[in-house]
Amino acid sequence: MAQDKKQVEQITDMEVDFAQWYTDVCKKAELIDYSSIKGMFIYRPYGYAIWENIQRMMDAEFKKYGHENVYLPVLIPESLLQKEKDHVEGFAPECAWVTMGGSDKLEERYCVRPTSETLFCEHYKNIIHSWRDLPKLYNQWCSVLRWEKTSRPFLRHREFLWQEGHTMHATAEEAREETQRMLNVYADFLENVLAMPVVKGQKTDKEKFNGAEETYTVECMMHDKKALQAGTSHYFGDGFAKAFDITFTGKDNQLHYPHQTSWGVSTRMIGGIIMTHGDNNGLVLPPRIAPIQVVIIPVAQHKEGVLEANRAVMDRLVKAGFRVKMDDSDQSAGWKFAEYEMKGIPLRLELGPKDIEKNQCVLVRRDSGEKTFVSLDGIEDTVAAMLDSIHDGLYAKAKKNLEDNTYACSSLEEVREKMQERGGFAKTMWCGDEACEIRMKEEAGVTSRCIPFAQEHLGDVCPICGKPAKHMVYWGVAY
RNA sequence: CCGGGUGUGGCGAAGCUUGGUAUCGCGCUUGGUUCGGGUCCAAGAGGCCGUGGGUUCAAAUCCCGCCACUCGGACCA
Repeated sequence: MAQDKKQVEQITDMEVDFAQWYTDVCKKAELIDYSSIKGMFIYRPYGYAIWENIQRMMDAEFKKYGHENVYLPVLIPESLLQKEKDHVEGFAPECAWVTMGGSDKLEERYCVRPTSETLFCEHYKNIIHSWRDLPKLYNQWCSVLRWEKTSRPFLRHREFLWQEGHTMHATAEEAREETQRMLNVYADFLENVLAMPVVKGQKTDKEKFNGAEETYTVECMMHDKKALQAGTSHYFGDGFAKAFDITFTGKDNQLHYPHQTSWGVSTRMIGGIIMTHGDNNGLVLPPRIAPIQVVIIPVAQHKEGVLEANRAVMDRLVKAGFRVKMDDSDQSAGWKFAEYEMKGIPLRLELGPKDIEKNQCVLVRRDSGEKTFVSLDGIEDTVAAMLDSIHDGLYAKAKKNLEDNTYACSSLEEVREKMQERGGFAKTMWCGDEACEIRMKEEAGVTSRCIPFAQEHLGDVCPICGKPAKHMVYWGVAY
């Protein structure tokens, strides 16, 4: 049963202005606040709690595969950053520099890390000597700085939180395996925890990471049909190892260069959650990541026994492992309903005097607004089943959005027309030539999102230049 | 970075054209009332008008610079 009435007036309808809707949700759901510096945001407790859950769950996943957490400095000397040519070229325009130490000018300026490949390489040079030292599977949770010209909450910050995995392997095969393994970790997390369906694939040379040989990506489609790169995984080959002179002695007693990977996800994923699942009443959080999974609203809480009964239900749910909040503040029930809908809490449990008599409570789903009366007997199982059902529903809805808005095109004109008309992902064949990619951008306004692993044969030639096609590519407008 | 818009108690706005004591609604505090979809009543607190300079007897209001937000564009690992 869909709600036929808009419950929260402070939030602009997404159909009216999606960008404004997004900003309203970030602010009104108390995820984020602006600071006095452009592009630097305050993660408020509710927003940060989402990140903490992402960290906790992903970190456990990383460790399953033997990764260890480390922490490296926040500053990178300019000379170190410049060791790999492509890398520095890519990042130089966005670096912030430290030039003073106290009141003294520094002899060499330091970059506030935009990413830490160079620092990891410097360290790896010191600690990798033998094949016995490999692989090195390090990960770092930290913030990085990129001096962006435009910024938006979660999607593009000048300072943002992320994790960066940096690994070194004895062979190219091993490193390539790692690249795929971590891409899959991301894809599984996005789909199974955040209920965000992904398109897995490889970036074109034009879109790949500076200094990488291969860049892989998980692309998601937002509610407005724009693309969001939710995670990325790079294979570096031995390029950095050569630039930084990292070598190890192999079993064959010969010197070798190790093969490297890096992979990362950031707080941008939170923006993805908002834009994938949110609606005109505000945030909708997937149950497995929600800081509060069930909010309990006592009804007529001044009446004898009501609060006690509510507390008893809360205790049972907490004991069963759910993240639960009971709101016994003196706001009216209606106010509370609206408040927790805006904050995207997956399930609301109402318990009033009439329910207590009947040994029941009311459960209301955030995704559909559906209201059901359920027995308090076995409430733990009922809640668990409903949270799973909400997850599945959110995933199915997002999957439908992705599938309904992904379509094959056989000419550049068709891409341009359909993109203007309906957005989404256009898939076409492609010759592999960067010139065609540039034409697509100039004439159809889209960039290549990825060369998906799930290839389809849509034709024999590149629709842009007519030369033989090498791959099928997804095109779209990206955040 | 280029072009358009915006900036007034916590939030949303009026006031600016035509300079002259700072307005309204929501929220907040206190007391009462109500409680199954943003209850109602009463009293109260809260504002260097984004910021720096200029014009003027006098600036929220006029002029210039800067900062931030926002919408396009460019850029974006």
